[in-house]
Amino acid sequence: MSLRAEQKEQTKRTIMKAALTSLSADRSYGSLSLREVARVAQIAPTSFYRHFKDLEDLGVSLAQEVGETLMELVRQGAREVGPERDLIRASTDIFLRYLREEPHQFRFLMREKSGSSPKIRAEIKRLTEMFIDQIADFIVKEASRRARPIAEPRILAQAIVNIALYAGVEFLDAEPWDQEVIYQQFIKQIMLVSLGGEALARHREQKALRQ
Amino acid sequence: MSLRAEQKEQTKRTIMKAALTSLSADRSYGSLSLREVARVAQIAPTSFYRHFKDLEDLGVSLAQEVGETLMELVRQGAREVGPERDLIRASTDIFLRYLREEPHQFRFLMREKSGSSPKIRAEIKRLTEMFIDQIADFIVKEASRRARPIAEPRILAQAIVNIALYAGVEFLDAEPWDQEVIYQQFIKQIMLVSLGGEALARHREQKALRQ
DNA sequence: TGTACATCAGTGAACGCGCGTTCACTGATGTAC
DNA sequence: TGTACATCAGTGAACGCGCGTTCACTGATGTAC
Repeated sequence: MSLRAEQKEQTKRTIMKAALTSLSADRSYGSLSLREVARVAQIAPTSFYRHFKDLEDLGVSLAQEVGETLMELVRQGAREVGPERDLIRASTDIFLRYLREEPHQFRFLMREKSGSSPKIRAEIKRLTEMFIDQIADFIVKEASRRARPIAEPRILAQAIVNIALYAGVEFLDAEPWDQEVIYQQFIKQIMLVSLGGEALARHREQKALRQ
Repeated sequence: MSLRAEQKEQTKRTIMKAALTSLSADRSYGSLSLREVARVAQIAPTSFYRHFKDLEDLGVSLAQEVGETLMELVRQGAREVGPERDLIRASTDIFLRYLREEPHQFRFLMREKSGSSPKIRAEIKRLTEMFIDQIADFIVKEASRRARPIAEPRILAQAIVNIALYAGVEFLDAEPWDQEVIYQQFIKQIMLVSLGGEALARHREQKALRQ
């Protein structure tokens, strides 16, 4: 890549970072202004247009970036889950780390999930679905590894992701001294759902045997 | 109440309705303008100040209204659950009806849950917690009515409410022909979690017996 | 390597617009006697 | 009941401000020969 292109790329990253930062300070995407982003990124308002068509375009790029991060988390999960480290413990750990390292990203994800822009919403929905698929995949693998029965892995994954997202919001909103409690409740919820999955699978197995 | 006070009250309701309507058309609260609300409510912008201190004040009132509606749903639930109608079926039905009747309210609730105003967020959190408590209560009662064991009713209620809220968002965002699928998946998720609650309780009972 | 030209990321001035908020007001409703 | 006065919900004009977007530009970087 040419020097010029590299510099441009860097400015683009600066703008995206600026947007994410501004966004986190109790503002939703709809109330964000182009001029404010430019100010934080320390560029002239007009320069914005060299990188994005408009604010919505920037938002979609942000959503894509979040998607890439989530896929990275999935890869981490694949690496860390093993015979000695169970799926629930490993993935809740990874999730907690993500919340701590990228709170801006996560807040953006959750705000714009039901935010103003249909395009951004669509992108977020797409990546959430992909994420759920990956989790479902993990669940199936973990079950076969432990020789446990499993039923409706995708429904299970969906429930788990819903719970995780919601808990994430609560976690970031909470005062530091409440975060541990929220985290523990979160894990309990996940375990409850997993138990439900196993119970359903056993129930179905027995039904099948009886026939 | 005097005639004058009654008229004022009615204008106030008009403003709140206008805000909720404007809000639903793909806008978040942060991007809503006082003048826009006034326009929709068909009053002069200045008249707004006779009823609310500012937009945030209006938002808190809206959140309180949502809280009242949720408590009304709980009362409906208490009426409809009985020996012949099980808790899950009755409450998912009520929830579905709510989504259809008050989509504006529900969207407001979900957007502002992680929205820009700390005051509005606090009010929404308060009412969500109250709602979760009520659901936990129902779960305990239902379990004792059916003579089933139960463990961690509040964790269970929390998981259920989390799932319901996110399913609600998806439901309203989906095209009509996808809504039925989402609703069915939602019910499956709830059942999975409930099964998990029962499984945990049985597990604990057996453990207690063995000692 | 040196030169002449092309590209294009970033800019500053300028525009018209909708915004929140203030102010002094109007006139219907309410109250005191 | 009638009258004189008080209240106060709703208003229209006006303000200064930040906004998104356009435009013609500059000058460093890239390219062709």
